[in-house]
Order: sequence, then structure tokens, then C-alpha cells
Amino acid sequence: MTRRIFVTTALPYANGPFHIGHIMEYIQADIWVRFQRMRGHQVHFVCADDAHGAPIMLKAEAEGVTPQQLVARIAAGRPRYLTGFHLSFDHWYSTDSPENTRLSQDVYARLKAAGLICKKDVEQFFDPVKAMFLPDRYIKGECPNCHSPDQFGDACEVCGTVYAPIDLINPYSALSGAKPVLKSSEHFFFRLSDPKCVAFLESWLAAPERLQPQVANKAREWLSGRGDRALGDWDISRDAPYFGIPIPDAPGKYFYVWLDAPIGYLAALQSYFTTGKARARGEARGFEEFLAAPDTEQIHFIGKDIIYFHTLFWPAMLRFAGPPYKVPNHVYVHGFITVSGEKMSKSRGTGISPLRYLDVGMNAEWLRYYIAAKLNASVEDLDFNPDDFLSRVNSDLVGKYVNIASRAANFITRHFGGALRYSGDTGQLTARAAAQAAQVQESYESREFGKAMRDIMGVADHINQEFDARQPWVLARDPNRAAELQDVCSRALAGFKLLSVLLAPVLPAVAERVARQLFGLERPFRWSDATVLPERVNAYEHLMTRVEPRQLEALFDAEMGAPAGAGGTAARVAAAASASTTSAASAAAPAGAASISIDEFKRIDLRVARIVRAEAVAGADKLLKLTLDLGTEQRTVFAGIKSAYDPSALEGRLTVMVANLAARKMKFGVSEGMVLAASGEGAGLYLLAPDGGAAPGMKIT
RNA sequence: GGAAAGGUAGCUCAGCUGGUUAGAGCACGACACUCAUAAUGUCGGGGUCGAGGGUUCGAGUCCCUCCCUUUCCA
Repeated sequence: MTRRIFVTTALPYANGPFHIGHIMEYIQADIWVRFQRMRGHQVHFVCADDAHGAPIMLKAEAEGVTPQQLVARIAAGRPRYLTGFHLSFDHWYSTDSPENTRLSQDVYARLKAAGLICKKDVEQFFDPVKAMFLPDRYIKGECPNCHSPDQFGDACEVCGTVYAPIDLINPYSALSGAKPVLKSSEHFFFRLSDPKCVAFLESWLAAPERLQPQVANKAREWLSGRGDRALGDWDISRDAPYFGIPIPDAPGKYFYVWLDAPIGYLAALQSYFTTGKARARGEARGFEEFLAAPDTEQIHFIGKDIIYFHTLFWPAMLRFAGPPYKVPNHVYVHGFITVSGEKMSKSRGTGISPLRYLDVGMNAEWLRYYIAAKLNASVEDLDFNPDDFLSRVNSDLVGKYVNIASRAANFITRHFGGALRYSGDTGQLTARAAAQAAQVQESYESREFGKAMRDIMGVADHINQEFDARQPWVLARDPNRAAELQDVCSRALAGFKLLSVLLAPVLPAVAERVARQLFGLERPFRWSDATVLPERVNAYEHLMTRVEPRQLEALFDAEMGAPAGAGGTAARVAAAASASTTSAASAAAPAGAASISIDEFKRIDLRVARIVRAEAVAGADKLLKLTLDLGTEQRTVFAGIKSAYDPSALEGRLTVMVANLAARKMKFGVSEGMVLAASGEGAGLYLLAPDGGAAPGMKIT
């Protein structure tokens, strides 16, 4: 039976380019989608830019453009990523669209008719200069707990206390600097706490297989909260000025961006239908009929940071809006991606830049494979480790997989003109392939991609072993054993075809080249090709190059300029990152980008350190290897100060180091921080030193 | 503070409902091989499965306590 599947990824907020977290989510969903399509199922894979909300409005204002212009500019940059990483979305749309306006207002009207909308007065901070209510992130002030200055209105970044903006001491507007005043306004609420909502969600969450167990548990926890953790109603309105969708019959009121963002999934789907693309995919029904159909599977891939919205608000909205709206069949949640074990910090950088990855000439399919190899169906985080990436991609993809075609096809081309021929019984061969394909199929279906990749590489190992055992290079020297040689190579190439089919969801471009060029098919692989023995091959052309360490260096090095005296100890920028839709926390950059706040400065752990040993580095003309004593520990730091200092003159001196700089592997060893030095236009480097009396380990504030 | 997930070889990770000497890949060492853009094969070293208790004939796998990491608390 052909499944009809409507798949989305989380809508990315349109205030900036994609980061590696977005790309990871899209790759995960894309692999699953391609797998389903290969199985012959009908998949409609859509996404959209999440365009509304205060951060975009304010960012546009700061840039002197309209929000629409800002969003259009961001949207214009999307295709490069989508094609670059082989992401097979059928349609990419925007929440700032007529479809979304109509759908959002429709859903709202239905919820209102169902008695699930209520109004309450809310007292909020108001910026008298900008004449607008301030979101929490745009109010700053002194933390009521630890008294750190310049903290955001929702939580203190220094001590971690969570509070309301009203609790801040000496609050000020991050937009105008003005002192905000409390002002009351009528807000609209979605009555999530209504008993019928709660009852519905309890049963929805209880459906087996609908959600990962951890996710369902988390949602249940929220649902059954007591006391101050009790389930609250959801504030869905914002006052003008606001970039969003107007609430019908409520002048000056707009839907909160999170109300219309998930509805954007449906708006994108509708636009996809009206542009005729759904028909092209073989869907004859109209948008509403498709959406309402019981056999339509609605599946959302999201990051773990937006579980609340997708497992409580979203299904409840859909359920009580009624047909044609239908609740999601599955919400599949993934963790974050970290880089070298560190998470991203928005104030420190954005991790691996996906565009830079492409620009330095790295192959998108390497990343797709690497991510697939480390993904499973749980909500766990995934780490991008450069060394691991290098060895994994090179040995699995080039050494094991691609190599099979290379070593076997050459014999066939040279000795048999491309013809494959199998001696003896091939039933066992196809039966084994069928069993292996079935196992991998199950892993793809359940999003256990790591297991799928392990199993596939196990198959590749097997093929290599059998090939080796029969020593075709020896057979090739004996004309009497030609049939044997042909059999060995044919079996290896049948195996290679099997592998290519199994890897096709992950490596779509390579698989298509294999299908068309090597095996002469006139279409890409289908899943059923896995067990069809090939009959001939064309001359082998190389399919994939190895990852060069140099490329990884280029990927990371240029992320940040190397500060003077640091000998290139630029931090390997960490990246966590979910591909989330609007986060209430996504604040706009403060005007005057060059300045940083005190809390950003405080992230840098500067310490007094004693240089206990300084030595020249063999083979490096600028570097000195320093051993620094921090009082409690010793660090090795490579510093580019050889031109200015004689090593022996440094020993015993006190200086200042950055103690929390991510360790960086250099040619000569690992540098665990950097020392600070001054330099001007000309030659000359001047190491910083504290006044007398300072001791190693002291913090510089 | 409340809650969740995780802590298994140098690295990245498998280990389902408890059952023989704890597995894979990479890295490392030795050997073999030479068809392959130095790929492949064989063998090997290496882990008191975060710590400590407990249940059990038997625990990485269940229970308790603690430590560490990450995350969520709209």
C-alpha cells in the first residue's frame, strides 16, 4: 500500500542564515524522506521561513528596511544551502503569506467558537520612547539574586536564576535605554488548561509509537504539573506595533508569532498544492481533502527545544479547530549538534558555517554520511568531531564502499568488456541481499540511521573479505580461470549495487551516478533494485575523494582571526544549535555591533599565570611553547612571540592568559589557552604582566 | 530548586525483556597481499562497563545513594 506522507522540518526563524543545527535536522528528515520515496511511497516534504515576531521587526528597523525586505533577503539565501546539501524539499514557503493569514485566522475563529479563547488583562513593561510593549529579552537590568548588571528580563546569565522582568532592579529598555513603565493591556489566551484540552492531550500522548518515550514523558510532566508548575493558558496575542497577522475583530492586536508559525506548515502545504507541485507528485486530491484524509500521515521533525509547542499547543490547536485540520501522526525529536564537544554560544559564534563547509570544497555527502552514522531515534545530542569525521568518512566511504567498485570493475572492463556473469547458484546471493536490505530498511524506517550505517558497512566488510579470499588478481593471470574471475568480480559488483541502493537515501548524488554511469540505468535507484543482480557495468570512474585534513583546518581556522601573540589559537567555535522555529529568546543584536556587553566580556576567563617553562619549538619560526602555572594546574600554550622574546628570559615571569579558550590541536601539540600581548603597526610585541603582588590563578575582572 | 537524558576500550559508539571469557569501527602493533586515487585481509594489545552499596545462583543490564556531563522548566 502506498503511504501518503506529509513531512515538515521546523520552520527556521528568518532573522539569519542557517547554522549547522538546521542543516542537521534537514539532513535527518531528508534521509527519511528519500528512503520513503525509494520505497515507492508518496511524500510531500515542505518547509517555510518563520517570518513574524518582534525580533525580525526590530532587526529590520535597525537596518532601515521593512520586515518583508529583511525576510526576502534571508529567503533569497536559502536555495544555496538546500541544493548544496542535497535537501529534497518539495516546497519552501513563508509564514508571511496570504495562505498563512487565512489559515491562522480560520484556526483562531474555530478555537474561539469552541470556547477555547479567553481574554485577560496583562501588565507588562512598556517602552515609553518606542511606544511599544517590550518582550522579556528586550528588558535589561540588575539581577535580583546576584546583582549582576545588564541581565535579560527572563533569566540571569551569571547565576542562572529565572525570574520575571518585573523582578529586575533598575530595569531599562534594551531598545531605547528608557526606563520602562508598567502598563496593562488586554491579551488573548488559548485555554490549554481547559479540561477538554487536557483530556484530549492525555489520550493523544498515550498513543503508542506516536512520540519517542522520553518526549511523551516530558509532555506528560508539563501536562500534569501542579502548583506553580500547573499547566497555564497560552498568551497568543501581541499589541501593535508587531510584525504579524492581525487578529480578526481586534484592532491593534496580532497573533503571537508562535501561533502562526506551526500553521505555516499548513500554509506551505497549501501553497505547494496550489502551485501544482502536489499533482506532479501524483496527488490528485485538493489541499483540504488531502489534509483531512485519514490515510494522510502528518509528520514533523523538530529539535528538543520546541517540544512544548509541538506536543501540547499544536495538537490541541489542530484538534479543536476541527476538520480538515488533523492532529500530527508523529513528532520526531532530535538533539542538538555540538562541535568538538562544545555547545554553541550565540555570543561566541555560530559553530561550523554550512556555507563555509561548501566553500572550502567539502563534499556535502561526507557530512550527510557522518551525521547519519551518528544519528539514532533518541533525543540525544550528536557531536561533530573533526578527527572522527576524517577517519570515518575516509575509511567507510572511500576505503570500504567506493573501493569495492574500483577494484572489481576494472577487471570486468579489462577482461570481459563490461559483462557480468555469475557461476553457480545466485539464489543464495539474492536471498542474502534481500535479508540485508530488509534489516537496513527497518533501521531507516525507525530513524536508527546509525544502526543502518553500521549494518551497511558490515555488508561492505563482507564483500571485501570474500573478494580477498578468492584472490581475483591471481585468477587474472590464469586464462583458464577466467570464469572464476568473472564470478568473483560480478558478485562484488552486485554487492556494490546493493550497497549503493542502501546508501542512496544518505548519498543521493553518488548513488545516482552509480545507477546511471556505472550500471547504465536511466533512472535513480529504487529500493527494489537492491536485490536485482546487475548484468553489465561501464568503465569505473572515481566516485568520491578523501577528506583532506587541510580542508578541516580551513573550515575551522577562518572562523575567527587569530589574535596577536596567540599563534593561531583561535577558538574552535562551538556549535550547539537546534533548527528551531522562533525562540522567544532570540534577541536582535544590539545596535552598534562592535560593542559588547559586560556579560559577554565576563565569558572570557582571564587569569594571572606564571611562565614556568618557555622553549623554542623545533620547526616553528614564530612559536614558543609555554608551560603556564595557574596555581591549581599547568597548561601548555603555544604563543607566537618568538620574534620578541628569548625563551629563558620569560621563565618565572607572570603574565595574563585566557584560561577558558577551547583547546586547539596544532601541528606541534595541543594549545590550551592563549597569552595576551600588545602589538602595533610595526614590529614589536609586548607581553602583558600584572603588577607586583599578583599570584597565579587570580581572576582578572 | 524541580525534572529528563547520558557517563562502556585512546576516539566515536553498539549492547533488546539480567545469563557462558563485555562488542564494532577508527586509532595503535605485527603479518599477509598488491586488483584498487595506499585501498584490503588476518592476528593482536587495550576496558575492575562513573563511584559505592543492595537484590539475585548470576548485573554493564534491576533497586538505592553519591559524583560528573548535557538539557528542559512555556
